[in-house]
Amino acid sequence: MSNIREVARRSGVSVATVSRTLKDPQRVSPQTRERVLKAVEEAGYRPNLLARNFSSGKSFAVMVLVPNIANPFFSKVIRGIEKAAQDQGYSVLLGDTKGEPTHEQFYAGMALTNQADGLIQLDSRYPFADKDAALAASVPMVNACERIVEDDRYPVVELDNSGAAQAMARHFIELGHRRLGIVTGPLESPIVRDRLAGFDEELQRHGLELNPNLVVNGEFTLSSGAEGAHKLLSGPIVPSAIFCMNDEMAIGAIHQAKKMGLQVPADVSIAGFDNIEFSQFTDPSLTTIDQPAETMGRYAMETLRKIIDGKPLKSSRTILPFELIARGSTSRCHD
Amino acid sequence: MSNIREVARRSGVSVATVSRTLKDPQRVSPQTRERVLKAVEEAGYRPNLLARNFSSGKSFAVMVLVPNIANPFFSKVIRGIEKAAQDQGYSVLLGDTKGEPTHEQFYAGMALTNQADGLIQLDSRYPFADKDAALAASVPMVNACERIVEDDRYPVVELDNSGAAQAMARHFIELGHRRLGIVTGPLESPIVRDRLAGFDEELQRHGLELNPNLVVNGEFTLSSGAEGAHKLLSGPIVPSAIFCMNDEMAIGAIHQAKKMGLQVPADVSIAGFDNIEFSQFTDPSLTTIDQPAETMGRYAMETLRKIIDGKPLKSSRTILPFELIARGSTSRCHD
DNA sequence: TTGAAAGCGCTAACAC
DNA sequence: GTGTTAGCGCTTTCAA
Repeated sequence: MSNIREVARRSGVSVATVSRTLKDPQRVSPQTRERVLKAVEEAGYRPNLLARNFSSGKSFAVMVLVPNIANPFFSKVIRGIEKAAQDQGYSVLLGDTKGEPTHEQFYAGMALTNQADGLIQLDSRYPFADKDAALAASVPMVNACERIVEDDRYPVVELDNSGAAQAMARHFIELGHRRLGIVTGPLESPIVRDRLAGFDEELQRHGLELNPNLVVNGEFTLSSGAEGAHKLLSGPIVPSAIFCMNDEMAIGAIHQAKKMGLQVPADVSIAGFDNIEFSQFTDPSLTTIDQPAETMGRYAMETLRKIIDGKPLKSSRTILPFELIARGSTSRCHD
Repeated sequence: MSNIREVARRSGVSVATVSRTLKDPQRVSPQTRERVLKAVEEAGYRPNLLARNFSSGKSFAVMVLVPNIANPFFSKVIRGIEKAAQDQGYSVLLGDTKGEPTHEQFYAGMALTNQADGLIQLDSRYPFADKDAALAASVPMVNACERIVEDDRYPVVELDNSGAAQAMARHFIELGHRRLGIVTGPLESPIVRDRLAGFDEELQRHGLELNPNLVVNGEFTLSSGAEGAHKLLSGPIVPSAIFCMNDEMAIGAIHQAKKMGLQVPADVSIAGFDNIEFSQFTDPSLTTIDQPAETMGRYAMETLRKIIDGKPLKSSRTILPFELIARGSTSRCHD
């Protein structure tokens, strides 16, 4: 591997000139530039970015903490992050945490050893270990799609989760449903609570209320959606409509409902959240809330970049709009 | 951020001793070790890995080129890569290429600027730009889940694709199917050709042959599966069974078949490939080929590591076993 | 067992 | 416009 000295030697200039030619060509004379570039070519020179980064004290990499990379919603968010990162000359380090604190701490720790200039946390936990908290205070971090529990020090890029849940409640109510079930995500998650609150709020606005027995806990997985539906549909009070807090759980729920001999939506309406691509291909296709996943990723990265560069943020909270997509899995209540 | 000099000063030893204490504690006396570790603690010192890596000339990162991160099969492969990478002290840089050469070249190029010590290519294209080929020759790379077209310089971790397709053909034949349709992946892909050949081979073994009119081209996406099924099911000869070369296309195909008023599997059997989690939750659940995705990722990373370290490989070709999972989407032919 | 010092490849301040 | 050089934080050889 040839280095900058080699190129300097070949072109008969100093290493500083080579460096300048590469970073800011305007600052060297055309003749010199040409000679240097020719030497670069001949030497097959590629700058050692490890050295450049070290020299500049930055890694130009960001660590993305994702609870579950197999979730297509997060895949889309990551795509958005990656595109924006590439535009800005950053690379993306992937940390699939499975929602486990030990993994989060491991990956978050990479920002403390200068392997990443900043963090994007897609989960709701403060990712650093307690013992690292002091050091971590100066690490640029943004939260996307979630909010870190009881910690408003970090900028957030999120959906209007409450509004989305309200819209979904309204959708059900307009279809005549009154016995509404919910399969939530993990209750530690602030956005799960937002959705729950929004849903409830809308019900109350219509003189209804959420029956606590019809709220079951899920984990954003296909199988937990199936389990949740099983609980709801075999309970003493059977809901006529079920709101699952992500599409995977909704797909699991539809599967389970059918397994129990019910028709969707004739016997029970089921809706999801996220609008992952699979949701168009279920039978029936899934009513859901569209989240602008890529945009969320992009905003998160752009926000993080500003923090890294010490630029001021217009706002520490970016709330993106949702869209309710009504498809075949919800219909008028047939009670 | 405190550095190694600060720790040296605090503990009254040289930076060399601090370095040794951290990398190989046995080589310093117990008393010194204790003092140094105490100073590390007090200073809140974390080694700057950017500097360490630069000094060692390695990034301890690998770049993973993935054609489509939203494909759950690849997510699982990446999980396997990441776990293995973590075990080996490596980090994972993500390069979502969308199958586009320009993206591949961009990300692959990062290995030429020392940002990655090696590459894992999950697609079938030689990822470097032509002009980089000379330099790239010394870049450690392994191919997983795919084989680079006409290039056997790189180790491969793959499935017994031909065997899997044979098994699927046998499955159909045993169920009495004779008019067999296929929705392939991109034909440039060697593994697609392997599967096609394997399928055909098995048919011939039973005195049958593949009707070229029943082979349509897909792109491993939900919508291309639906399109493929549409072509097949509306053609002059309608197959009684369709083999889709991944689960997403199969899910698209099932959706399309139902849309056209057909019952699956009563009117047409449909099978997939990969055994992604969604395949258990379709209606009917999907007959498919299970690929050990995480294991493939792990092996790829372990193999790459050996190349990076200059260790000999036992074999440059690792072929992993498949398993045919028969579910509800295939049944006896009802012609 | 420990310390002094060179060096990894690049950038940038400073001098000309 | 260009060159000289210090320095980024660490590892590692060489001496002691």
